[in-house]
Amino acid sequence: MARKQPEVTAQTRRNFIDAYWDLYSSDRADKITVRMITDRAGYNRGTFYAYFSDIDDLHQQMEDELLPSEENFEKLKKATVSKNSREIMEIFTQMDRTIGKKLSFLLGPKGSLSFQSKLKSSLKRLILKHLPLDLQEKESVIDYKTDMLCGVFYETVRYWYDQGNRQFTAEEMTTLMLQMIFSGLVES
Amino acid sequence: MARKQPEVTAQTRRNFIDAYWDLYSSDRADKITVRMITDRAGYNRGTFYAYFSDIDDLHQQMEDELLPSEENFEKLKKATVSKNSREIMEIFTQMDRTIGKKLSFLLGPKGSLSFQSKLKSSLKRLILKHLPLDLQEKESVIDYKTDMLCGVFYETVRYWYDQGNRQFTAEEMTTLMLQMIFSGLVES
DNA sequence: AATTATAACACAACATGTTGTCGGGTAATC
DNA sequence: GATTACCCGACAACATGTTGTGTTATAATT
Repeated sequence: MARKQPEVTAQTRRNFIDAYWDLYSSDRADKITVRMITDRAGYNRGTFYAYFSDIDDLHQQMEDELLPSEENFEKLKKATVSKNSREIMEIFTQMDRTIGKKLSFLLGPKGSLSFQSKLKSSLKRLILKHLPLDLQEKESVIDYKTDMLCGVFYETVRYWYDQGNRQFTAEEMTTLMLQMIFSGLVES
Repeated sequence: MARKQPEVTAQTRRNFIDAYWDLYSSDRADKITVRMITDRAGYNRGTFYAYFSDIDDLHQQMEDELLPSEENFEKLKKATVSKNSREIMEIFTQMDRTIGKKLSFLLGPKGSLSFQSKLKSSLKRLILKHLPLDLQEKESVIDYKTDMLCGVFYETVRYWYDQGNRQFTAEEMTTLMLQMIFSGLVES
């Protein structure tokens, strides 16, 4: 769809995605039809195909909007290099305010596996580039450890959304995670 | 379907599940139709509904077959309590031989989120029951640590299936994992 | 051993719903 | 006045879940 009225088309697209999200986060995802989406968004069914090739296309676009932007990545990198943990936390709390609800759902047991995979890849990329891992070790070991580091971080975020924010403050959560990363889980 | 010829019905059921698996692990999962399954399995479409209520029903049954049985759980518990790490490893290598290929796929990025959730819950249940965690700590902390322990273990298995078995032996993998659990990921 | 009964499955047809596409229409915007 | 955004209605193709009616092989009864 060529767009000479960008604001209109952008809003329509948004309406479709929002309508889809409503259904996605309540109903069973695999039972959603194009008609359900267009009915809810208030458009004709045919209009849908002017914006998306099919439901999966819409879904992927929705997910991509929620992945950390390059901009956020850059911020996070800077904060990490300068070891400014308060700034790191701020980035996350801001992300939490804006897309926290959606993240919480997508990371949960009814969420999206493709999103979780994409997010993990992003995390691993960030960690490999900017975190100081011991370069004395074999490359394969570093790769594994990066994966685990990423996994712990990822699981912590997931835990946080699943139940943590009722148990811990963000600070406590972060402290626990770092302790785990540096000293291990179990007393040896 | 009442069954007076158990071997026949069991085999038919198996044929359906196997046919579904073939499609599931190659095509895009959400595009599989009942006709595709029955064609591949060599039965009439109507027969499918004598065995399963719909495709999702079949899928869940397939997943449940792959979850660790209570029997395996019991073995694992005993081996864990007696700290017999060779026995633990044996249980896993046997599981690997029998259902490793399927596990590998289900845990991967194109796999099944519901299966991954179920598996994690099983793991957490096992860990909470039988692993000696420091009981001095607050309950909330124990819960978090259990989740992370489970996460690390889970991610290790996943890593193993994703690329690890080309890099490490099962022994090396286990050693690395334990080291990570007891001493942390990064030198402090 | 001959008989019935029935389990397992095939086949065909059904109403209903979804998909993706198209050609034509209307109202607002450029 | 041209174009854009969208509506409307219709289409063929196909999927779904169900039902009625066969056929055949196996199991139970006599």
